[in-house]
Amino acid sequence: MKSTADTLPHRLRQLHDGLKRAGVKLTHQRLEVCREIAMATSHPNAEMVFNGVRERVPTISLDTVYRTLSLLVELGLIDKLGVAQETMRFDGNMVPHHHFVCTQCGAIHDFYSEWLDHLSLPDDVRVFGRVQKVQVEVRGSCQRCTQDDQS
Amino acid sequence: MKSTADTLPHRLRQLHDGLKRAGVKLTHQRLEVCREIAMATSHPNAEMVFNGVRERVPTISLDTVYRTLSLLVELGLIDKLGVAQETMRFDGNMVPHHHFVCTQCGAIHDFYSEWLDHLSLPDDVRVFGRVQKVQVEVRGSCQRCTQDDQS
DNA sequence: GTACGTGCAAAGAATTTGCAGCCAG
DNA sequence: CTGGCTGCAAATTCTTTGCACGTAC
Repeated sequence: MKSTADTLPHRLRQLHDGLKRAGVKLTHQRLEVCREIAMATSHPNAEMVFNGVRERVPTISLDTVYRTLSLLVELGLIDKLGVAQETMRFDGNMVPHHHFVCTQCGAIHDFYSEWLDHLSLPDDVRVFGRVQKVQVEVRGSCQRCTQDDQS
Repeated sequence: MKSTADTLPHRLRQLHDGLKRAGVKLTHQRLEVCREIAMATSHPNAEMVFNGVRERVPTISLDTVYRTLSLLVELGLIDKLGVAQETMRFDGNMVPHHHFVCTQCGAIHDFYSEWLDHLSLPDDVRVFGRVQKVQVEVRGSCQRCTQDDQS
């Protein structure tokens, strides 16, 4: 079920093109961070990318990795998982619900849908493990942030 | 569309009962953290809970809030948002896909479904803001963690 | 009364930032 | 060449932990 468009060369090209289009310098370090992210299937954190890249570029520093990953996220070339850059957040709502997440300010709104509560999942999900909860995460920018963008 | 079961008194009772069932002490601080979380609609972080509780219990400390929130999560009485307790993680896969997240070890697996890629959302989601992306997040415990639990 | 919780302060971990030298364009 | 980029080290921020005292049961 994996898209044929999602291959290492394709991912790499996307990243390189994106950087070039942004007009930033294509340094050795940046290209190798791109390679590492393009190869990754494990949704790595900065440290994991660092360790991977370091095998090929022993002199790279962890903060360059952080800066490059932030750059890629800013340019929309990769995604950051989770809510925002923020701190740990808690949800006291134990009734089935779903989330609208503003990727700019981190605001989260609950919404409810009987329909979405009972989604049927592809069979191959079950091989990953035991399913406890299914939630739909809608990402976008909230009213306020959308207005701020225009001004 | 909001469930009638999801009211402040109901949430509070759930939390109190849960704590009692766990056999921990119902201290003033814990009860007030519960109240704060039960009132919250904004998916607060520890600091926000702290500030709220402090108006009623000026002597409470931030680390007690952290400890209480961790306790509530451990007991399954509230949820932690995001992937795990972990660090920021990145996703280089820009092809539409969905996530299986292991809430114990933080492992994330991608899965694909044309069907889930095109979910129709309730109308009231659009009032929150502009939608950019819709992803299904399946939470559970992966093969390995499920095995470890049994042993 | 006793074990569990709390507040304080300090440690630990993740991420960001200031600065001087370096290299891609 | 030269401004943006890197590496280093220090700062910042978030969260956890050790310890002595307090309090719910």
